[in-house]
Amino acid sequence: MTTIRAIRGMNDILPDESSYWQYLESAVAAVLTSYGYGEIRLPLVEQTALFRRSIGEVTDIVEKEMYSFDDRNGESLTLRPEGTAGCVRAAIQNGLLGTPQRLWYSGPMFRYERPQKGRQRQFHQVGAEAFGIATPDIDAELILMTARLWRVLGIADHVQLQLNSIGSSAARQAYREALVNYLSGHREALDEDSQRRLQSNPLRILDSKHPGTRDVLANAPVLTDYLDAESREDFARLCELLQAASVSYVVNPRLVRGLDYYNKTVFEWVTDKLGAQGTVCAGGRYDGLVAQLGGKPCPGIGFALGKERLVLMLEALALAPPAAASADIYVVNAGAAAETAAFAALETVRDALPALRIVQHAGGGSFRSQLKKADKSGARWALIWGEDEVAAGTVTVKSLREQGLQESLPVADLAGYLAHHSSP
RNA sequence: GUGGCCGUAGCUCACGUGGUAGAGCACCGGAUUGUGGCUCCGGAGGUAGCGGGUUCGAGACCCGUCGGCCACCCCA
Repeated sequence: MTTIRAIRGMNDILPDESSYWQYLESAVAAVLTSYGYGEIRLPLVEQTALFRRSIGEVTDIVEKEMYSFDDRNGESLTLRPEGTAGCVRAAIQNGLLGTPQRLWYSGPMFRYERPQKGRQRQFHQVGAEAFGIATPDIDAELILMTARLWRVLGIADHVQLQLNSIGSSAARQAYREALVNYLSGHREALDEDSQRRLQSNPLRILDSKHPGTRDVLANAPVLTDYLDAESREDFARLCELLQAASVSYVVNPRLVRGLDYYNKTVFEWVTDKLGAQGTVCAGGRYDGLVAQLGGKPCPGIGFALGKERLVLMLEALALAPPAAASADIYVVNAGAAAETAAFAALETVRDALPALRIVQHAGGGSFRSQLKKADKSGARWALIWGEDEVAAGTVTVKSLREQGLQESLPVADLAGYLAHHSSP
């Protein structure tokens, strides 16, 4: 019989690792909440058309990476490959866009990709989106939030902010023509992938890794020179605001986005700690997306951060809190009568001290073997019930962290004793 | 979708050019008939990913397949 395995690229997160995730998630929630962002919980499954219309028909995500399937009624559905589209859909559908909105969400996304370091088929993002504000102050706010998060997590020294403006769609169109024009003249010097992208997605050639292609790009026209006046001004203002808040950044004129809906501000936080998948957080403005999805025109901007990648960084830098012991108290009980007495007494203790983590030994075994497990659990105290205790109506409390500390007391006094001794 | 490297005990890995499996850690028991950590003794656990081939003989060599990692692509 063949054993069933998890789907490739869809990983289990085991208890040892989940402490990092909880640490990350609580930090993220605290920072976003402190800026007034409200959590929105979205479905994992949406109509396929939502992603086709937002992400762009010719991106790899839509062309070959979506988990799409027909529902029982024949409608084509897709496991969400990213969060913005669903968030925009929900904001429109629920009438949230009459006033500015600050929203965030967290959860799994799905793309059929070849797994590698920092890239899974089921991966997890936190996203934040701000709607209804066209001015660059909100751009700055979002970036400040992420910068604060890195400080809270302790990774600020290991990430770098890259910034660019990709302008209005008209400006981008003009630039695109100029770029294609220039690159076509050096076609033979480009790598195979970039030659193909000359047709499909010329702007993506800008972040090609091929040395030959990068040489050609050195003299290519620069997007900045094609920007419309408003994009130029907004970008300058954003830079001012970031400087005022002491957030350092690097303007990268070749920074572009993979998804079609972006315009004006785009940004990316990158690290050299993760190998090839060095982008830890990325986002930008998408002023046309709401209208594109059928809502009344409404500007928007947002970012997404990759939780796996941040967890990898926390692990690499040993930054998460030390793994906590799994128990405060481990209960040793030998024999049926002792087991009965322990069950009865412990429920009373749990009522009185709900925060106490009490692990009751299960499965039998000698006192010796049970004490071994008590020690391994990391608990500070062992409670011991055996024939002697049952006969006397007592329980033995033994310190596992201090030499020779052990005493017996009436079961009725147990909760009070623990309340007194187990507080930190 | 493409490429490189790799699949031996629960984990990390040994097993010079083929002679039919081993260590450390973890686990279980004992030394201590009701007391953990240290130490010592013992034990259990593997159809060497799977299938085929070469060979007297394959964990080792060859082919296929599945899986993993990393990179390309793409992207958070």
